[in-house]
Amino acid sequence: MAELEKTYNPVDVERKWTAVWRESRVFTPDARSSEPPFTIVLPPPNITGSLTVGHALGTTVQDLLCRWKRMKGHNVLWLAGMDHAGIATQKVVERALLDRGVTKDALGREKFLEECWTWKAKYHDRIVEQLGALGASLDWSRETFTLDPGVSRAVREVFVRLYRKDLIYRDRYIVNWCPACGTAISDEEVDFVETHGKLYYIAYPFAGGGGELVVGTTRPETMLGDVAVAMNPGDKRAEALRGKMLELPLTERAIPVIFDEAVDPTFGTGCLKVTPAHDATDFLIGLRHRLDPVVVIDRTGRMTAEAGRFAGLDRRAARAQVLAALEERGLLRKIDDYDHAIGHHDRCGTAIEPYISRQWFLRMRTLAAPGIEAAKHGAVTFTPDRWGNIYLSWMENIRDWCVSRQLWWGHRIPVWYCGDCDETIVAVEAPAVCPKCGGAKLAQDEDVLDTWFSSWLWTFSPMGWPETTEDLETFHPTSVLVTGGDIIFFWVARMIMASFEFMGEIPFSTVYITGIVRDAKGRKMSKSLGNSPDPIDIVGRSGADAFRFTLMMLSPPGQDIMFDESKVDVGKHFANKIWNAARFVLGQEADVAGAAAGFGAGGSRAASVDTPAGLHEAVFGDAADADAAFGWEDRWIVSRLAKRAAELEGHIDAYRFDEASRTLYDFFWHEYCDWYLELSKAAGRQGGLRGRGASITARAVLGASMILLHPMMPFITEEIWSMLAPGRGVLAGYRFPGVPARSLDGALEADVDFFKEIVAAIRNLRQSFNIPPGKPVGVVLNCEGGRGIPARLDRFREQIGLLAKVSDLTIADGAARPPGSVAAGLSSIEIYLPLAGVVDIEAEKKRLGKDLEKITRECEKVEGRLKDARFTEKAPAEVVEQEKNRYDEMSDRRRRIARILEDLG
RNA sequence: GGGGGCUUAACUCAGCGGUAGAGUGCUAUCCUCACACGAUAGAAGUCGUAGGUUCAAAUCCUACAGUCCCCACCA
Repeated sequence: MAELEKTYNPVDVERKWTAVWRESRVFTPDARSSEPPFTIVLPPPNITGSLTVGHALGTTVQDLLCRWKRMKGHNVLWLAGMDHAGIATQKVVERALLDRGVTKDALGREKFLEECWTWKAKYHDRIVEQLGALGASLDWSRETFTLDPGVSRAVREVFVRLYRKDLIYRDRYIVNWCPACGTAISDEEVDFVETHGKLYYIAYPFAGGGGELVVGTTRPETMLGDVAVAMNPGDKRAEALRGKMLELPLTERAIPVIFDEAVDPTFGTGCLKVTPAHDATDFLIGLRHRLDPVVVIDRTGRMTAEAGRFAGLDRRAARAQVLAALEERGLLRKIDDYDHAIGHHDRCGTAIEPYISRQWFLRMRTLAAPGIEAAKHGAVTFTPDRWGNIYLSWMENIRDWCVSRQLWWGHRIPVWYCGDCDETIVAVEAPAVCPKCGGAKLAQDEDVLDTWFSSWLWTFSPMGWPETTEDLETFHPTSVLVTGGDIIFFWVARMIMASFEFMGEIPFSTVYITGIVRDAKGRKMSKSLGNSPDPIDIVGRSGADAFRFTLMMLSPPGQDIMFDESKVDVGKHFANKIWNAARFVLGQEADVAGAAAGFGAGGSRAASVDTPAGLHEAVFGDAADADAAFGWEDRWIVSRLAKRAAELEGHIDAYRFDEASRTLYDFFWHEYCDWYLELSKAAGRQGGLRGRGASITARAVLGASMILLHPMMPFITEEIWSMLAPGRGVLAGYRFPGVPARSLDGALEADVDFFKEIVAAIRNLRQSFNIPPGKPVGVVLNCEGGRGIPARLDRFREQIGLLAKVSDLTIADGAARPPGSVAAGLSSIEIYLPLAGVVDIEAEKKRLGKDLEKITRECEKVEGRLKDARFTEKAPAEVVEQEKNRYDEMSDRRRRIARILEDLG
């Protein structure tokens, strides 16, 4: 075997396995498999750019689940795909074109779309590379893009079906309009930003004189489009003002005073200027009072002809000029500072302009009903569960969804208008002639659909819907959805609605919401901020395994994580530790590799020991040579392995990946490496059957560890696996039968804990007295009064010697304390360590005095509790029992320390 | 205006009713024949504040403070 590098170098190893996995097709499931299905759909990344650390987190969680389930014997489909991200992509492509001095309008629709496809190809490849580098076990054979013909067909089908059910309608309505992007957007795409603004008080004189009403507004420029002034009908002034008209300043128009419940009489002056064309509330008031809107701001944010002499001005400039004009006329009564939230487009940050336009809408209320029931009854659950409440409150207050976008990049709305008879034709395929008049002058709706109108079909559209396919039958509903809390409304909720509507079932049973990855300053990592390192760079520097492990360790469910690349060192060091442990184990006698396949001198043990079950049989079995071959430490590590494997399974099932990573880390580093491998060195030196037994255990537990670690750290485990058992096939495709729970040995584990305590105490004494680590010492263990302790400790002799560098060990009931020795007291035993030189009695007294003080304090606390009748009567019996045992142990230890102290005089 | 998260060792975070934990950092000793991306030992915490429930509270309840986030048609 080639000499292994001293330090693990992930780059070559990872590249190799990415290629091997791809060729092995272990990530491409067969829809006809008899194994139980497990499905995850990858939240399709936007092709706007490359992935962030946030994506790496979600990807790792999904990959971990998929690999775990695959090894557990599931038929796993992790479906790959990407999203065309309509508005976001159109934006970035436009910007890129602008850098070349080209505008999209100059280019025209067709050419512009070609540019988008070029962009898509580039970033698609980059994202594939990133996902590969992270080790994602995605099925690329089923890869889908949200503009693929199949998805497009599904989108049109859905549109038509919803239209026929009268759930989709077209209407002129006030929508959120982005003047910069030139399109309508949905309510969900509006971010409200707290802004320091002003509240302007403007006087509107009564027509024909006789006073005025003062209105308060944050947007004085919209007054040009006012059609009324509204007051609450309960307002004291109401009766006197009924039927009154006001002169709208700066215009020739007179407007009525009206009364509407929507007006808060306590706000401002209690008078609200009503501008139906430029405010959503006012639009509704306008509808109720049959007032025609006056549009004074156009789709680009400029004042219209209706704005009179302000026409052509940008809305910001118009505000200044309107205010100046009002000031001049003495109608501007007051300006207050006023903080309020202003809606901005989440993609470009432009202030939203409420705007009346003809758009397509989807009625949501009926669609939401089954989705609400599903969450309430647990058919769909959220982890952490508080997200379920957020989902429900949104679903229960759902509003119609504006699905049309005035963009080019996206699914064209499947609606045609007849130029002859004005007929509207909604169809999956483009009609040749108008079905009503037979005319051929058909024009398709110019608009496209909201991106999410294709994404919401994501659990089934890539599997071939509306056809009934094997994939749909096998893999739908999917199992888990892993995504961020920020797209619950955009995506998760809508997928649930779409799946109920078109599949008649849930899309997934569990929604796992990851935390948000933030930078060191606490800002969310995003493409637009440019504050996320490229995952590929991190992988290049530290390795995907290190990165993945670190992400899992840092992310308790639902907690945001403050990511800093230096944190990846934890994973990097761990990978290095794993590598070196393997180096050590693999470096042991070469013939062990053969022995591992079938242990036993006379072939009495043909069972393979490189599976957890086989190892159990070998170590715990009753064959004649078991006792000679395996020591207590072998049985101990196998017992620990069984325990840790069970813990790991529990943590993964509970989506506690942080706990899972800790379990693996503690087991492998602190139990297997720190204790077991060190212990096995003694047996190794002994050689013979015993030496082989130890080597076999070391190898088999290493192998089992690779299995357990694989979902989290796929590359390094695959590499070590291949060295442990060449020709066995890839670990990624290995079916893991589990570690037998019968390997557990609680009594042995308790004894080993005692052993570890003794070793630690001796090491502590050595350090306290500056005994060089390499210098052997003699040690006496006095077990006076400890029932049967000497016999129990006897089997640990050799190992105490090895791990604490003890050359001469005496274990006895009532052993004498050697002169000139220092001592430590544990519960059940005293430890004497003779020193060659003179002991500083005073310093020693001080050290032990501190120990005694501490143990006494704790002892008294427990004693006090035990003496309290309220405790002994009310606390559960097992707690009282436990406290009693604790007290016994602590008081024994206290007695021993006190005695050692006394001896010092 | 509602709703939620967070506040534990210098830092980043676990623990969520019965002995305060980890990683990093720090101190000391060691290049012990797998690993200095290492080993061993150690120092380090009024568990945000104030009340309450309980035999027992970092853990449950109630306020409050700080902080971050979501939702909301008071212009």
